[in-house]
Amino acid sequence: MSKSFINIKELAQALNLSTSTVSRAFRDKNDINPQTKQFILDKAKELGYYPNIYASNLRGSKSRTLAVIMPELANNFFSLAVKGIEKVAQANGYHTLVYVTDSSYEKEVSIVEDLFNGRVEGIIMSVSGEGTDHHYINKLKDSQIPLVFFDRIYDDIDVPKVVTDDYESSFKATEYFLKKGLEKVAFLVIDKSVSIGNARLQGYLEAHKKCKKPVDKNLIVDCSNDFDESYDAIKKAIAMYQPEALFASVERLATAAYRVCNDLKINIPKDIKIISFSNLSIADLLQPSLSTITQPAEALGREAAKLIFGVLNGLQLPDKEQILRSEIIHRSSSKFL
Amino acid sequence: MSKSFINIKELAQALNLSTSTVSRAFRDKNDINPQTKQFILDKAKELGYYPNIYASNLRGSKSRTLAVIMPELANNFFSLAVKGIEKVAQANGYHTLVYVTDSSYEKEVSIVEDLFNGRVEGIIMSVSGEGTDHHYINKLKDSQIPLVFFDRIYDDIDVPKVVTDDYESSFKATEYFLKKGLEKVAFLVIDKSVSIGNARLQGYLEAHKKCKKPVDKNLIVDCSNDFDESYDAIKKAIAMYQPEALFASVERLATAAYRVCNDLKINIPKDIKIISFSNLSIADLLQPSLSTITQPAEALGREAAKLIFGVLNGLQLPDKEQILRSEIIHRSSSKFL
DNA sequence: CTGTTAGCGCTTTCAG
DNA sequence: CTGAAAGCGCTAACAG
Repeated sequence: MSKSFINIKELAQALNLSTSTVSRAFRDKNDINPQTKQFILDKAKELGYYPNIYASNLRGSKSRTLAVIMPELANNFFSLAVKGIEKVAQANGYHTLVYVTDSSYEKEVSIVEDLFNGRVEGIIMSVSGEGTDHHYINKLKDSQIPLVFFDRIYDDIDVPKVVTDDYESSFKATEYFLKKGLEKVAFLVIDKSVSIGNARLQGYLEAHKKCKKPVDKNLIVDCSNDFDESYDAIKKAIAMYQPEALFASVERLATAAYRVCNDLKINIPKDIKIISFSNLSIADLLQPSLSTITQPAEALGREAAKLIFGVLNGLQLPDKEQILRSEIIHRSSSKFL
Repeated sequence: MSKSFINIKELAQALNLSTSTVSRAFRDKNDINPQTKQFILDKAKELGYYPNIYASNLRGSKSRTLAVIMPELANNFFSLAVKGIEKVAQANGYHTLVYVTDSSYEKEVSIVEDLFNGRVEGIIMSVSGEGTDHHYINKLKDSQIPLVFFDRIYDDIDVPKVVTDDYESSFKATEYFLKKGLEKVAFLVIDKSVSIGNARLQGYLEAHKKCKKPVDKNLIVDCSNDFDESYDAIKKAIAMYQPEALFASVERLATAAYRVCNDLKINIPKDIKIISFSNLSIADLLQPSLSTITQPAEALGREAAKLIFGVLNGLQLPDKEQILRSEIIHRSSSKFL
């Protein structure tokens, strides 16, 4: 097979010019005669010349590439976030690399370490939340590669963060039930130790404190990313403690709860009320329509990307969290009849 | 600011070795003393040395990077497909770049042209379907960069393709309604000219032919990616032609149809039946539960990635489409009472 | 405005 | 098994 593309030298030769002149034609400075430039560009097009990106990255150490690392991709929240990131990246002429950790600490570490080599100019990350040794991230910081957290963060790492008002939304959603007089509001959670799991739990607890209602630890239901496990945990909790409402800290726990209720012929919202953090665009079409706390996922992604570009452009960023507001929408599932 | 990472020369110096020896330590050949190798690796870790990827790509022209280009990302189908691709890529030590075209031909062209420079070793693409000049893709072929289409393809481009059995599923779904005696089955479509839109339409038409039922052109309803436009088109079609069933060629048209029916107090499935291509994991929780033709989206992504790796490993691929089967699941929305 | 030249950091013959 | 040296393709002083 022949070589696929010609290089700058061959193009220069074909034009009877030096490589530096040719090189200049591809940059936006006025250090080249416009006519020469056009001449070069035309010939380049004709011969199919494209500057080798690795050579120029090696020279200038600009890869125009961002990395997004996240626990999962195929869900409403993360796919929207990536959409937002990719859009901003593309608008800035940047490329977007995606990495899925499957919530595995080991994968997270190895992915991050694989980025120490200059492949990317910046990293946008939503953490797995597993593992407590965040040393590998500090190494990143040393390396001058800007890092931004979104949604799921490590509190002990001092980088720009974009999050939503998890605590407040959680507080409000819980308070809504308590103020209506419910005594047994269950909280469905996957990982209390992860930033968002914890923030949402705190909101739930604080609402109880404010409303002077005791918290029954049994009503804090530990679930997992596995559907069957979550299904069983919810089913058991309902059978044993008869909660009057379920507050799902992530979408998939709400849908698992719906299935439990369907199977147990429990009527939502008559017998049990449900509200959930969720980015489901068709929450209104569920039976019954699902009340949601909806995070501005795409905006979260956009803002995270903008923060990276801020750093890359040398702006001094405030090192505190940027907080976007979620929207609470009460539909049928949380109705009091 | 100091330089972030040391390079091979500095590491070699620190070790009192040559750069070539150091370089060898990072490759898997037995041309280096195992002890020396370990010695180097240890020191590298200590000093935080990571081989500069652009330098080695420049030398070896292997970027270990794949690109995925698709019309959108934030939906059930594409996020699953990307998940499948990224998983295979990661397993092979490859990186995954994502690009969203927003179904824009211009973006598609400019993204593809931006990949002629050796940034990626392979491209996996689901096309926008707009524009008829596919010259830019042929240039890609010339360039030795392997290309694989998935789901939405250009028929006139001769590359490996992974698709689902759109025609057959569409035929079956339509036939199901016709055999039950329905006369007016509407087909909701976004772009009849795109590969999948067309294949699905053909299945719909062919089913009519086989069942010896005439096709009413008015029942082929042109919708768009815009919710409001689709909503109006569906509403109008229902008002004017009273279809007995709606067959949505993509998920978002089914949910738009649900909303129309909700607003018009049309009962599904009593007054009108619905089936849709959809990767919604909670189709069973809708009101009423949605009958779906579900594509194996993640497998589609996985297979597309495997094809790329096949090409990269020098395998000779059959240049015809690989077809995966979709699953038709009848739930309440298509029930005959 | 254009050409010459010296590397960017790494890999790979080729000698030894 | 290790080192010396050339060069991947491009860019940016520097000189003219």
